[in-house]
Amino acid sequence: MDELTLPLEEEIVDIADFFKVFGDPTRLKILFLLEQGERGVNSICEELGMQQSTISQQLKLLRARRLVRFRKDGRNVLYRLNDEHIHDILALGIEHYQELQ
Amino acid sequence: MDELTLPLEEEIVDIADFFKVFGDPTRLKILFLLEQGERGVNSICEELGMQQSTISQQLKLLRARRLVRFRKDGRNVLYRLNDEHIHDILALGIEHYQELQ
DNA sequence: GCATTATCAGAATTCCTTTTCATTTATCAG
DNA sequence: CTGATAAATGAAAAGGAATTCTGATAATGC
Repeated sequence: MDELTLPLEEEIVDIADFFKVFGDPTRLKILFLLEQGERGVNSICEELGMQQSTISQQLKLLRARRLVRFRKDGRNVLYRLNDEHIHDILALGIEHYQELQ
Repeated sequence: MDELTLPLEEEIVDIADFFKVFGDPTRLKILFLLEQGERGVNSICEELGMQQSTISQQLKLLRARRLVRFRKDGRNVLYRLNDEHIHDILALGIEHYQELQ
């Protein structure tokens, strides 16, 4: 095992991009909302009091990074967390926050 | 248990700030370097080919968020990861990266 | 036709990173 | 004590990137 080799520059950038997704309050709010269960876009906008265009943009990013999945229900598009993996990371964040209090 | 309540605005911002630390390539490189063991500031600068002022600034941030610890050895200041917790998060990042390949 | 969502463009704002330069402190060697 | 090295810190500047909003358009389903 060669755990002593550093990740490559390209890998580093990708991993940084992954963590960056969790580094924005709006996206975190969406993720925490989705931890409660499936939600439509409209519902998210209302809950957070933000523009539909803004939320859709962030959802696109969350989709691209595979943090959320969606399914269509008539005119609505329902989003949810992609897997338990995402839940784990959010839990680590909360855990760290509580340790520092 | 009321897992259904969202974290407060202030908590959200703090948690986002925590993840944001991992969202920068330079800081990630430093953290991966320190996973290999203790390192002095000079050694980090040389390995990454960056200014001492730049590295010190990022180390200050990493210290403030409790991601690293340091001890003095003569004229040198040796840094290392704060705890296994940090290692776990880095591992999750790598894991997620590999899943997407 | 109406509602929902995605997307795009432009603009404003804000934030971040890095560099340079300078200063300060601490430590070591002689 | 003096000179040299290591590191922290601060200010200022440049450049880039990210977020949000507004407004417009497109696609789809009812």
